[in-house]
Amino acid sequence: MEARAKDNLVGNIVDRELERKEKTCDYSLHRLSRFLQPSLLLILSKTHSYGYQLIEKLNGLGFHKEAIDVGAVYRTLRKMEKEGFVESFWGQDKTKRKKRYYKITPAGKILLRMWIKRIKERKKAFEKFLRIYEGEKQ
Amino acid sequence: MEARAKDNLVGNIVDRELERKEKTCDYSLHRLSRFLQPSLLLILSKTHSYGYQLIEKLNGLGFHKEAIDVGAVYRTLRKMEKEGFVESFWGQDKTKRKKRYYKITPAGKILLRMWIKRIKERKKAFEKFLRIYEGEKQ
DNA sequence: ATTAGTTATATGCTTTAAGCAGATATGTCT
DNA sequence: AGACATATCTGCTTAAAGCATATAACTAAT
Repeated sequence: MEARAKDNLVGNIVDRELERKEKTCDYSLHRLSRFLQPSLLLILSKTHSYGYQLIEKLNGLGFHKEAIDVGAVYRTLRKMEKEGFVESFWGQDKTKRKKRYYKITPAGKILLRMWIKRIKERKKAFEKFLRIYEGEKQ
Repeated sequence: MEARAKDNLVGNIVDRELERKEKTCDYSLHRLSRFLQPSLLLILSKTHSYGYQLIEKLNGLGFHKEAIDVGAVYRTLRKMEKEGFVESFWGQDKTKRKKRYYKITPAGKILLRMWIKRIKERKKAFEKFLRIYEGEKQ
């Protein structure tokens, strides 16, 4: 139990160090690399949506609201449209102004299935990684 | 049961499509992005090792042997050395020629702990992602 | 009516990890 | 001598991310 308390203490020190490092931006570990495209596809596979709304919805998928690169969202959507994975159309919800809505295409659904395969693989790789790390600590 | 068989059929078609896409390289989903640095740190946290040997050991961490970018391994090691996360020294194992061995530093161990935190977060994000996807299929 | 704030979309520029190819050198095996 | 495996390293290109900023319309407060 003492070891546990000590471990938490070390953990806290590391946490502070982590925060400092990320603030000075010499190691941006907060990157959820190559996760934006599949996340947008997943949301769009449930319901069509527009850029700004998608940004809100990304919250539920591991993106910290304040850390989302708004430009990247729009760029990724446009790129996916160009490649035929999503389609866009102008729409309005009541009195509000026009919004560019996106919806997933059949090709987009296939791409999403590919991502699912990869994410399952990655998840397994992460689990192995964590198991090896924990194993090291006796 | 029929639905299951049909699902497998669709799965196979998608698999072939996935393979084709990855071969033509228009969508390189095989990237295990931002995983090389933590993987090298993890291996080095267990035992010191040299570049070529590390490439062998990466197999056990989700890297497909033939897909490993050898240059990237050496570059990442040099970069981490410059930043103080690993140290190198020239060594020999028996009659073989000299090898540049790397070992993890205390700073490297802290960095690894940071990665562990992030990987745990990512794992959770992946689990949520998969749950949402599966939920969609009723 | 003007100002400030929110919603909404988009572009420009820079950095970094990855991807791909190849150079170089030494040791082993036939 | 030639082929092959081991071992390290560099050059060039691309793609995603990161950061800043431009623009416009609608909304609410002063």
